[in-house]
Formats: sequence, structure tokens, C-alpha cells
Amino acid sequence: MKEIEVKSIIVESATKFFSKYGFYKTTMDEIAKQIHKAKGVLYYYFKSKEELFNEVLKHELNVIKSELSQIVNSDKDSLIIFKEYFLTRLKLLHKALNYHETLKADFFEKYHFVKDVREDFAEFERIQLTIILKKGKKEGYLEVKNINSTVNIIMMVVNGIEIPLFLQNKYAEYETTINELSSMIVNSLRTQKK
Amino acid sequence: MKEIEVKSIIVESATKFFSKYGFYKTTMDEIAKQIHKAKGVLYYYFKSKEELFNEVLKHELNVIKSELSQIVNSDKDSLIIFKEYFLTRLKLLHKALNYHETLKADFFEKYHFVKDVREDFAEFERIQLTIILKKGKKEGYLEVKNINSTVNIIMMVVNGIEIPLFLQNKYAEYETTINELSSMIVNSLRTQKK
DNA sequence: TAATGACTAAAAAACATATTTGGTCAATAA
DNA sequence: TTATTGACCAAATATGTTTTTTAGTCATTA
Repeated sequence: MKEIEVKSIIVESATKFFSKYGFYKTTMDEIAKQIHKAKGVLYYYFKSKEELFNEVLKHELNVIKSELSQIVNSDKDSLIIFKEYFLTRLKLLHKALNYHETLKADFFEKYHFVKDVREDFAEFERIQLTIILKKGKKEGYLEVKNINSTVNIIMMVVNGIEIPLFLQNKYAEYETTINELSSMIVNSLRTQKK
Repeated sequence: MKEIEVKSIIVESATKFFSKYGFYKTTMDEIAKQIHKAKGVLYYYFKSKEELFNEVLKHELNVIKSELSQIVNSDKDSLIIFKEYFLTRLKLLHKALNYHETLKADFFEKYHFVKDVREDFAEFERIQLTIILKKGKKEGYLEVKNINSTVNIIMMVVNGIEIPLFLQNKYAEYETTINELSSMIVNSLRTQKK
């Protein structure tokens, strides 16, 4: 089999497990077994578990990126306010994510990824919200539960978007606070328009 | 010794340990040893460890309440915007706190407090911020680290109050996000004034 | 009535043992 | 050479067992 083919089969299998069980509860044996290969072959194509995970993230990011550009360029009417705000947030959240405690705890606690993977990860979270909006009530992507969903929910409320099922617990928890903050943001946006 | 005297000595000793080590890492033996009494005496005055802790909280709340009223009624110039907002938040945060995960995890996981203690606890957190502002750079009260400090920090930034040392890590983590939200709140307050 | 301290049951900590898992590598098939 | 295997290892994790700690009791005492 061609190198690229096997590589993408591995990534595909790995994606299933990582997105279902997370990094630590996924084993290399499982991934190999799923594609009917010996574990050693994974280490022929990838240096380590982290590098494979890295590859999975990169791949997911590319999918998400293309989805994002489609959304942003299609429905200009309903998303115009959101888009404006979102593009501002891209820069603002960047730094915050580098220090995001939950993500660090989950992924960087014991394993030290190279810098550019962190960058990609940051981008991944920034883009997350848009995808959630598009997917509606579908279950989220990789580790959605770990994302700073409060901020995301605020943005949904601001834009009058229905809260997906899997975020409704979080929403109920801080309902009044979120609504308060949301109305402030809306007011702020209105002021800026004048 | 009079009953009330001994009771308050116990509460005083207990407060030191609970505020330093938290509920679980404080032992009844320690508290008794500190006041040179046998452990049994604690159970003569209090039904259980929880009831003693309960009493400690009530006592702290009373201290804090009196401090709060002093602050609110003294410096009207510098705190007027904050006070306005803070009084609104008192109602808004109420519900959110009843579902505050970290607090629940720490205190209600294994022990079931009576309802009115939860109410008191909710009030305790709401009042917390004001106390932090007054105390400036001093270390916080009981379990300060568990408080939803992000919201508190936002409020500090809004009001141009210096971030205390023990909250600066948290601040650095979300610096840009906090500044963004803060400017929105400030704008919103300005709009409301017109 | 107020206080003691030995006592208990249950939880937590410490310790020891067994299993799992990321990663290697010599052998081998294509 | 290139791609794949699977036994093997060290380290981490899980499991089971023993020891210690601790919340709470109670008969006794001052």
C-alpha cells in the first residue's frame, strides 16, 4: 500500500478514538487493531503518540477551516454582526488560549508539544464556535466539553442563536449572568455602530 | 468557663484551620489541641464537624457584612459606579451560585448542609469581591481560590481598581478577553447614563 | 454541667503486586 | 529497500492489602 494511503487510514482511525475518548484514554493498540495492523506500523509513520495526535488535530483544523470560509462567505445577512465580532475575537482570544488551564491540563500536562501545534490548537478553539453554530444540535468536535463554552454561549445569545443541546447545562448554570453580559455586548455593538 | 466563651474560642480556633487548610484537611484533633482541650469537648458544643464549619461560616459572614456596609456608605465618589453595578449583580449571581460547581464539589459533595447555609454561602461569595477590594493586596478569606474570580477581575478592571497579587495569575491568563469585556461593560454603563 | 481520653468503625494513606501501555527492534515479507 | 510484524522492555497505571488517621462515642470524673 502507498505510504500516503496508510497514513491517512491511521489518522482516520485515530480521529475516531481521540474524539471519542480523548488523548489519554486512547491507546495505540486500539488504533492499530482497528485497521488490522500491528502496533509497530504506527511508529513507522509517526514518531510518537503525540505526533499522531498532532496530525489528527491538523487534519481536523483543515476540515474546519474550509467549513468556516464557506459559512463566512455565504449567509451575509444573518451572520454579519457575528462575523464582525468574531474576527475581532480571533486576535483577542489568541493569547488567552495559550494559557487555557483546562486544555493545558488535558493535553500539555505531561507531553510537550512543539510551539506551532499550540498555535494550531488556539486557532481550533477560535473557530469552534462557528462550527457549533453551523452544526446546530449535533454533538461537537474533539473535546468540545473542554472549550471555554461560557464565552461561546454568550456569543450565541448575543446573536440570538439557539443553544445546542450539549451546551444547555452550562447555559442553565449561568443563565442570568450570561443574559446580563449578552445585553451589555449588544448595547456596546449598537453604540459602536452610531 | 462559661458556655458562650468556650464556644467562641472553639470557633476562633476552627476558623484559623479551616481558612488555612480548607474543610477536609482540617482535623478535629488539631482544633482541640490548639485550645488545649480534649477532642470530646468539641462534640459537647457542636453536633458534628459540619455544624462547626457551618458556625464558622456564619461568623465570618457577619464580620464581612458589617465591613461591606461600612464600605458602601463611606466612599461614594470612587465606588459609585461599582456600587450600582454590584447591587444589580447581587440578584443576578444568586441563582448562578446555587449551581456553582467548584463550591459544590468542595463542600457539598459528601456533606449535605441545610438549605439556609447554602443561602448564606451564596451571600458570602457575592460579598467577597467588595472585601477583596478593601483588603487590597492581602490574602483572601476562606477558599478565595474557589471563587469565580474572572467575573470579579472584570469588575475590578471596569472600576480601575488594582488587581491584588493573589489574582494576578488569573488576570494574566485572560488579560485580553477581560479587557475586551470590561470596555464593553463600561460602554454599556455610559449608554445607560444618557 | 463541663470536660476527659480511651475506644471504634470507617475513611484515607501507604505499600506491595499485577496489568496496561507507549515505544523499540531484530526478524521478515513484499 | 520499503513496509510490516510481534515479542519485548521500562514506566505508568490499576488493583489489592495492610497500616494509619480521623470523625464521632461514651463511660468516667471533677
